[in-house]
Amino acid sequence: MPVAEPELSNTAIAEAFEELGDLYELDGAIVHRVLAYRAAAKAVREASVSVAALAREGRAVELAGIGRTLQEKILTLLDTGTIPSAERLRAKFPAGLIAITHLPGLGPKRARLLHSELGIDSPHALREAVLGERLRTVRGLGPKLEASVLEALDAMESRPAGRAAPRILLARAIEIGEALVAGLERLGGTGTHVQLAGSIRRQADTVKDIDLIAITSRPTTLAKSLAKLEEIERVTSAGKAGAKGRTHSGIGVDLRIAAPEQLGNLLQHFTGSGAHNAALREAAVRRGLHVSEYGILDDATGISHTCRTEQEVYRHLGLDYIEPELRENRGELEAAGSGALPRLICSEDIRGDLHSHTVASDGHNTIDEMALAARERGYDYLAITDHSATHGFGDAVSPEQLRRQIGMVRESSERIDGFELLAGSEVNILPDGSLDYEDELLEQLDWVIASVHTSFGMSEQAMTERMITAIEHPLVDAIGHPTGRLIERRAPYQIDLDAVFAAAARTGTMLEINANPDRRDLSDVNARAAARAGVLIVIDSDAHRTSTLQNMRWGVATARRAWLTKEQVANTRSWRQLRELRQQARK
DNA sequence: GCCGTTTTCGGCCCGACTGTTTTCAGTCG
Repeated sequence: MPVAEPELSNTAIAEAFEELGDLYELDGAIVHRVLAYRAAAKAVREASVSVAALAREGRAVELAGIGRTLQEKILTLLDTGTIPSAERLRAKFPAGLIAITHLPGLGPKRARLLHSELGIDSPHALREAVLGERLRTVRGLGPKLEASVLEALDAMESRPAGRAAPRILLARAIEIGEALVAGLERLGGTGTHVQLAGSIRRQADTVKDIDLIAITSRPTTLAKSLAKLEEIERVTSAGKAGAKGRTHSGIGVDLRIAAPEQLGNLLQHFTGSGAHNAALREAAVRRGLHVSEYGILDDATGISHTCRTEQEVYRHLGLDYIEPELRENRGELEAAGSGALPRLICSEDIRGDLHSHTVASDGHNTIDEMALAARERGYDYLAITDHSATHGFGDAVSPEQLRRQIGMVRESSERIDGFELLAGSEVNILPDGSLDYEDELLEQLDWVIASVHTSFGMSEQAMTERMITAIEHPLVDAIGHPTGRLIERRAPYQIDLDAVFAAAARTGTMLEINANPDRRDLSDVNARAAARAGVLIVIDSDAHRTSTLQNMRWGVATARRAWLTKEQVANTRSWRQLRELRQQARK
């Protein structure tokens, strides 16, 4: 059976739509058309299945934001490698002009003005014009714009590869954010309460800036105290409504001070996401309600209703309360309107951790130390899963060593009261899909995770076959960090996740959400798709020392963003229940 | 360009800030 030609990735299709949106914007198209392209790009990027394949079946229109026109454009892109309207617009606007529209303070209108009035066609030409004080010769532009454009150009060029502004990992952002909250509450005095909003509150993978919402009896004092915090490099504005600034690490900070009776409105607004809020407001308008950060205006009465809590905001709109992690415009509004929101898993549901390392491979603590720390966290069990025979970083565990390790784990488990230690391994999946211990040895283990650690650059087809071979191995319980991504650093390897999910569901092999804050792999979108396909998810810390057992929280956060319930996650069960599931799967 | 308790046309979230303007356009979140 011939395998289909490799088609364009979702990322490539999304980028084509982003570019088309930018080009249409430059061309002066109505904003809604531009927004439609950007919404479509988001939908394609977040789709957990191949959009190219969907389009081939005529099913891309099932994605929210993709209609017949865009489906046709996808097919044209697949068949010819390009989209005619993009070709036409590229001929009209030089590529450098798009880069200019991405500079802060400049947008499509000004970029077009610069092009038509001054012939500017690139960031370089723009710099020349600024230095020659030529921007101020154009009606509507002035010296202050020249100064801010120069600053933006400098900032852009000082960044490596001239790419987008840096985003930081959630774990780091929360660390800074919590320090800011503590500092502000200390300086704000009694009656001051500060909380994190924005993408931190939604527990997104990465964060661009830190949003803080406060209530206080002394607003001006609180706003001024932002500048006194040691994390803050500079404050650009401060008044009774709040303050703006940035940290020494270059992260923007936005502090907003709310009247208690409007706290719900403000918190809802600044938690976002932008897409969630836009969709929420659009739906509200159809009911004659206008939502803003200050209240909900009713067309019928002319009265604006303020809310002390977010629960009240959603209730007033006829919706169930939506947890922050779900606010991404991925179907949560429809679900909240029909009582169909899931009851999300929470950290307290986790009974044990099934992926951890010790000094036997690249970990930093002993079996006993890891076990005691896990028991301290309230777990009932911990699997010790050191790397396998071919790990290749100088810390491989030979078959003989693993046999000894199994004995040590059993002894430890005997010694430690009220806690179960499981003998396991994180086994390498070799390029052909086979494992690097003999079955006879694997059979002696309580728990086997199989992961890819080498040969990331295989073709999609080869990688998919490799993974499915491992999934079908009767002694493999779970697949570790299934896509190999490192957030902001390494893209996932090419793999057909649809096929992987189908195989995992069929065999009962679990898929991991690896909770390492650099990984969070499976991602929210992929974990949701896996669970929908009937795959049982396991959330693991992948701890390499006692302190990183607490990474579990990032995995739970990803699971919540994936709409997962307690039932869809394996390690919310007792080890006895889990062992039964495992034995069924091995049959 | 999408989409439907305004359903195949005509709408499409809301407000703040900035800089350049005598009342507002452009940009941003």
